[in-house]
Amino acid sequence: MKFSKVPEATIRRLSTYVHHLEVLEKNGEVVVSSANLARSCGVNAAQVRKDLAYFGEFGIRGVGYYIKDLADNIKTILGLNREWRVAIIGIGNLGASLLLYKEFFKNNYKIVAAFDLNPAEVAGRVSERTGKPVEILHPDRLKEVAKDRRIDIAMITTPASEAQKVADLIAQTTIRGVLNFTPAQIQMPKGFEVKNYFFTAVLDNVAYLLRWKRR
Amino acid sequence: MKFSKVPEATIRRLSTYVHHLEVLEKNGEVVVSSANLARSCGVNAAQVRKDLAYFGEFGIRGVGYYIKDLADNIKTILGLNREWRVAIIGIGNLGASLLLYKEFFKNNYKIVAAFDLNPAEVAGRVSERTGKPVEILHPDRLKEVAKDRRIDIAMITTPASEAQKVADLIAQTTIRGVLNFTPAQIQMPKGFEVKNYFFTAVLDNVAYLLRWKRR
DNA sequence: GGATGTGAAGTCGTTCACAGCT
DNA sequence: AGCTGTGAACGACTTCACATCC
Repeated sequence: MKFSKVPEATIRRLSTYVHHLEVLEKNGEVVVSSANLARSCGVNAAQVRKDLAYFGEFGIRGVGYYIKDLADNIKTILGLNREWRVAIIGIGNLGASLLLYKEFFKNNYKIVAAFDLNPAEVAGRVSERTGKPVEILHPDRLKEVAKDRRIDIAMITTPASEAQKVADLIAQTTIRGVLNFTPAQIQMPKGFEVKNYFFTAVLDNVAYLLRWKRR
Repeated sequence: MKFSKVPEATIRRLSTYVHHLEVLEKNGEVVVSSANLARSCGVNAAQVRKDLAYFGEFGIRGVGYYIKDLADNIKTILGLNREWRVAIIGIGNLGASLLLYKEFFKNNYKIVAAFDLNPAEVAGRVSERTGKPVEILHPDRLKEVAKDRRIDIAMITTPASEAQKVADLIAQTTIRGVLNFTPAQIQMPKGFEVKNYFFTAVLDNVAYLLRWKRR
């Protein structure tokens, strides 16, 4: 298979399709039409069909889509049928939250390492919250640990001012995916997949919309 | 002023321009060209100029943009020059993290209330972490408190299965902006500004890109 | 000279509308 | 009859290229 040019927006929507298909499945539904799935995901029905069409034909004309079947197919497309090994770098408030927030992760993501400049202090603080000992490593060990533990994706949750230093460290490892939670724009060599996820930008967007509401 | 049709992507970028302008200002820079700002934000220079052109003329030909001036202008456009009063609904791991993560908020966002179905238990758990007493309210009181404390924006950090119930409660209040951190698609009446911000969708996107990397 | 502001061109994504299956 | 799959129309956003102004 070779999916030449799939819009990024399509990929984002596929994630939400999976979530809603799982809800439908849990409710005992068996088939769903593009129109229904579209409604619950807040998109256009043609959009659903187009998104799926990038990857094959999963429906039955006159009927719809078998829910379990479609969910499995999308998971395979997205790579959610395999385990992804994740590291968290920077265990402040956000990093610690991600570290503890097991529910946040579907079972295909697994946190296999956590790094911070003050391993001992941070480990103490976190394990106080959990009651269990927690392993926090110094970023010096990133390269070695990334290899040993086969880390696929790093999540950067340091202060913005440290983000580029972390990115430089990551560039020297076998890690190839990065999710950057800081507002800093990080530079990485070709071949790395980097996504930014800075939540106040979205908050600013809400503020803007409220700001210019007529009334 | 009336900004008929500004792309949402433009608004998102304006947030990042502000961040980078503030970094430049802190470094003692005075003027910046669209080309330089664009580079540090990872976008095209024409894009920067187009984005700004939606709102006016802020630059000087042959020179560039005065950094402080431009930052102030963008903040005014986005509504970041006024205080926005925020509530967090659902104080689990993520909600608690947002509640405590003061640095996450620029000074124009202020958390003025936190809600959870188990106020007493949750308040105990959170204040254990901070050492200070923390007020957690039952969602029953949302309408009353929203009015008294003039809440502008609600952040939903409950489990996905509760999100619609929360949305229904919000619909009855004076709150008009919502940031939904759950994967559920919430339905709200006209006149509400809702943005979804579900982080595993972005993680899935990274996984997808890694999945289909040739090699 | 040099960088902005902007029409025009280009690219990308969404929606329509209907042919084609079941 | 109903719903998918898809070419074609449409619309939106981005990039180019250059006239304009400091």
